[in-house]
Amino acid sequence: MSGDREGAATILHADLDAFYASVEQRDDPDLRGRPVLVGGGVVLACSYEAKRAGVRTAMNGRQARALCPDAVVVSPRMEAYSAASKDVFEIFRDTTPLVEGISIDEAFLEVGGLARLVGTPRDIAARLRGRVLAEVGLPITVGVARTKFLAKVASGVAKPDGLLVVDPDAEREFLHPLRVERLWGVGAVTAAKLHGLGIHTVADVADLGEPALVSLLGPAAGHHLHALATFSDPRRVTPGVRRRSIGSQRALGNRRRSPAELDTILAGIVDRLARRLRDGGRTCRTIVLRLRFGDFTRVTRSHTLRTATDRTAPIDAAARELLAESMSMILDRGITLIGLSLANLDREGREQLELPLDSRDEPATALAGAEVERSPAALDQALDAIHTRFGSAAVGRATQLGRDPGISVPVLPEHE
DNA sequence: TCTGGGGTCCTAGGACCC
DNA sequence: TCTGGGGTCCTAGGACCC
Repeated sequence: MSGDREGAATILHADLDAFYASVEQRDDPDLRGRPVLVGGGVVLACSYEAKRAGVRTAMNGRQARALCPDAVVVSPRMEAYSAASKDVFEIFRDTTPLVEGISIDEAFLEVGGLARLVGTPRDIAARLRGRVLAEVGLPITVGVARTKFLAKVASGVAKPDGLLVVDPDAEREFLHPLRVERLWGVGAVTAAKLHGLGIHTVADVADLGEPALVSLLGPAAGHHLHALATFSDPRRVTPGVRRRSIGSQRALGNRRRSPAELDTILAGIVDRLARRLRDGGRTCRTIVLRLRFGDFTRVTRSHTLRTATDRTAPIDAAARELLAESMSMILDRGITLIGLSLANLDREGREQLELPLDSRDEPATALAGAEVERSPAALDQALDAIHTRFGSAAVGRATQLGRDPGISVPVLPEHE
């Protein structure tokens, strides 16, 4: 039994049901009680009426309409979903300050500290569900458990419009009979590998043991799965997790596209992303070009800038360069999707870039040789020299080594 | 099953450093 | 000079999630 495990069930996983489709049904009474598909080409979301007919998220639209001929197809209204999400998250944060958003329609809430003031976690979850329905008009399912993973599995099992508390004493009976697909991180590929070994339930995974899982799936995935199957999930609810990357992409269909046309599309994507970057007060250093071809193969090409930026021009230049490098593949295979991601995000503004003076480190030697003073211009020049001589990796190293005693120079943000 | 758009994390190799 | 362990950064690809 699991009764000796520490801690109480104080983590809530709150998950809006069929989110986009529920917003559509809320805003248009004609859609209530009917199967609704959001998105025509591919199903972005579908109501539970459509799910009962076998429709699934990410299913191709033609197939979905064949399964569910009565379905009403509506175009996505992202602004409405963002607004609804914001309203729901306000209720989350009004419930507890410890809210960790996972996506537009999902969050973890830690309510352990609230118990004496406002009741048990079950009471808090029930009240939360009531408020979201009354104040925003949307159904929401809540799972309550001792760990994040169990809370998430609980909400998945309780869907739709449900509430399920997993008592710490009943964790094994709850989790072990479930199929491996319920484990966070088990998708089609991993499930197929596990099924190949006759592993179908979470109990089977726990029985297999960590070494076997690691040799089958690699160290990270193996350890992760073993931990989940054996109830070890020490992750706390941490509010305010920062984005690691932002991206945008466009499917192009099968039509042939000229290089000039691609250039224009890419420029539009760069413009949108750079604006989002500035709006969020972030900078990026790595630009990743994503391409998908007529045969559905995919590639990525990336470039890391010498210094972080939020300006359109350097991002655009890097993106164009990556596209130019990929042009022969595009002409060979035909392009069906183009996308760009900005990664290595950081906060914009007056960063402290610390640089070492260790003479055994070559980039640092170059820095010392450049007689860096405490001025942004001199630093810029030195970094330029490092970049030319040693490449972008050396710049990253020089920055990283700066944790050792060295010099510290304020870097002024670049302006448009 | 002929396929959206937004993300996260992991792996692996080359280059380099202590 | 050689050898080795440990670690980071960059790049490319892959699995997974909503």
